[in-house]
Amino acid sequence: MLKEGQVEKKYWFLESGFIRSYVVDTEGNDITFNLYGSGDVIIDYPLIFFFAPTRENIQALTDCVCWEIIFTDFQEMFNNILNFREQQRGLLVGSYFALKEHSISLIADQAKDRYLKLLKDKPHIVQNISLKHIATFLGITDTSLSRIRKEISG
Amino acid sequence: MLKEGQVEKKYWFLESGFIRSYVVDTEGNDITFNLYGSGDVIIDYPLIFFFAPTRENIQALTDCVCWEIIFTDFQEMFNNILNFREQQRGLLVGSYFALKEHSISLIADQAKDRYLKLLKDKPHIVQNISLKHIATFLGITDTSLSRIRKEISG
DNA sequence: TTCACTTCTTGCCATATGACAAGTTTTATA
DNA sequence: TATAAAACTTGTCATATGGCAAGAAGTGAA
Repeated sequence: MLKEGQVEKKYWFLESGFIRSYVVDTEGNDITFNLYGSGDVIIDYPLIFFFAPTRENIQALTDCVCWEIIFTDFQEMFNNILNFREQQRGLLVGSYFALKEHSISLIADQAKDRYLKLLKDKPHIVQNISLKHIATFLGITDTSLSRIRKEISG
Repeated sequence: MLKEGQVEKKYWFLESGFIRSYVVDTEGNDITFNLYGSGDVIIDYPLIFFFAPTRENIQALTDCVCWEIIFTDFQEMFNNILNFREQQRGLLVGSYFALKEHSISLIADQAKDRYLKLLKDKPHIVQNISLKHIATFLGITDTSLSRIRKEISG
């Protein structure tokens, strides 16, 4: 069980609670890179598949219940269990596509549309994570997100 | 040798010329996803590593000289040649990081800074590809890019 | 309950960028 | 060279979003 705050290891299945990953850019801005809710898998893909750590930060936003997979166990399962390997490959591909879609959305969509998309895809996350984290994930400020929410509801 | 226009296969080493990959979003916008110059490797990574095609479009922007690797050859080399495998893994990781950095830059940086960064990292590309493709890669319009260039030069 | 603290909202104004259209320059081709 | 097509620039105005600060609402602890 994780307590809210910083955590170190990086291979979990999240049973309950909320987690985010974030990066700090050269100007010191904290930017949420991904948001996770129950049922999600949190893996540093480049590290686990290609032994190249990303220096992405992981933070538990609430108390969480999650299952940790030790790296050596992961490798053994990956090498020996076909279904596990295929599942993990699928997750990695899904993760890559999500990053790509998000990147395109940052270019082509209005912030309002990105918010609506997130609301549709991950409503439980939007309802349980503070606006400032959602805002940086969407590429806007919390002020703007607050206005977008007002516009949608009103 | 490729002629300008659409091309089909997706595993090349680009010796000379310029290539871009692009996607068309739901509203029909053509968005440049990546830009390639001589020395670059153009691979549909998810496809070649995970058998999941991306439907990313590849377009030669000039006449190109490039070396095509057939999928089965790639697999054989990947499985049997350690150095090749390590090199390809490195390229994939680099590609993932670049996508990530670009995504962060879209959130945290001004368009002008993104342009300056691209100019620094890939000057030969900026000088040889039309502004409209560079603009969509940077997440702005060609009009805005033109103004940014004027501001920098003047 | 009360107090402090964080989160969220709102107002005001500034600014980056977009939309559109008209020119200008460059490039390709006959 | 002549001509058309594409690429690039520029003007005018609109709009999305940011910056900052004040206030309101929610949350947790003594």
